[in-house]
Amino acid sequence: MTPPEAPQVGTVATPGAQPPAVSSRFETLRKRSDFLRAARAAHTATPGFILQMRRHSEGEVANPLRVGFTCSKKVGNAVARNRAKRRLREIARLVLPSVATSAADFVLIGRKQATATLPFDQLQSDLRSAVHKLQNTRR
RNA sequence: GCGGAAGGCUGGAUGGCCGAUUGACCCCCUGGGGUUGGUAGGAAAGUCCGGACUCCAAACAGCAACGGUGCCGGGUAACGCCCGGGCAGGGCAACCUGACGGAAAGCGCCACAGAAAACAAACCUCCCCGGUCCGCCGGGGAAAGGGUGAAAAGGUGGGGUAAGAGCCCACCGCGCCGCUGGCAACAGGGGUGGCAUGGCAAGCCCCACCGGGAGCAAUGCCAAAUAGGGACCGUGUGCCGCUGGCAACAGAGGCAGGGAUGCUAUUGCCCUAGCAGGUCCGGGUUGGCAGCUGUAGCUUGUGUGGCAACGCACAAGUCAGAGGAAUGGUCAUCUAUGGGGGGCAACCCCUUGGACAGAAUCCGGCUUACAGGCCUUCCGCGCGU
Repeated sequence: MTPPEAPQVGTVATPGAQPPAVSSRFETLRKRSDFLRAARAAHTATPGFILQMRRHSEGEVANPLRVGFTCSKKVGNAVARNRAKRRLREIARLVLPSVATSAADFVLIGRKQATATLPFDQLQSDLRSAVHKLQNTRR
């Protein structure tokens, strides 16, 4: 009952061409190639998740903020994967639009146990600091 | 009250804030916004059976091969499922369990032990006769007893005998033939045979019945871009009445209109080549739409037939449809459970913290997982009356 492939990813927003300043929506990564490119870019780890960020090249995509989620089978069974994915999706929705300053793809990767059990406040602050860290790093 | 058997239900609740997806309606209209309604499970799981549906093949047939099923009757769209019954085994009982057709069609196997494991045979033994150096030896009869084994060629008792033996008899078992009850599996009882038929078919096999293959990543359609491949066609419309036919339609005829490309060939006809056109087929890429959720329906209620599974009738409701995959995140209060403390008790306080598990085309089953709670019926024992 595993949907398509090993990397399990959820989607949050509907694809749209809304201006980023007024819309809290963001596009979801759907293509495997986007995930592979993000995996080669800068990344940082926190207790609850791993964050990858890849800045867009000029005019690459219309939407400046795109997010993907990965919860592989290492996270657990289908119930555990879904729960981890939902919490990641929620912190991304709450945090990313306010802290992401440049056009980039973000990929959040769930971790076994921790993603589903850590306090929600801690996950949000961890994401905030992780984004700052990656954005201040010269790549 | 204790112990047990069978069946069923449930599987956290409420609220605040912030979301996702989808149906309907409205508004601006590539696309979005608003209002309102819906939004996981009993197993959604394993993917083990049975179907619906789609495509492929083809006479949807038969045969062969292969696979499956296997007491009887019923239920069902169907099943390897369910219900009822029979038989066998287990349990004091409620009840549970069952690959439960065929071993006088054939082949094969039956370890170890044992003399012998399937044309029976004779280790110890029993009996008779003869011999004897009294230890036993030779010839013959027997298969009861001992011993081995999962199993030793009917069992028990009596008669009989040298000792024995279905050799004879009674009962039991078994085979065969009637009878009675039952739709049947089967059961009961009668007669008869002196006993012939060891077990294994989750060994081959035989018999009966069932099965064409692949699967929603099926399949159909649209758009864009790419490629420009193969095959075929290339005069033919309308009206009118006639004939045949139930009809669709077919046949011959009449009238009217239109058309019969270009080149080569002297012309006509035929053939060939090229161009425009039409039809069909084929390869692969991306995105989208359909399939997609409402029916062999399902759920609830009532009535009715049936022991039951289930059927029939009526009424009401309609209950997830995603697509890197929505059905949620978070906080608070309550609550189930476990632990600790206080109190005679009801109870109170602190703490812990929620079983198995997440739809992917849809149904019917089976199997497996599951914290805790609740209900019904039945059995045994104990106590009271």
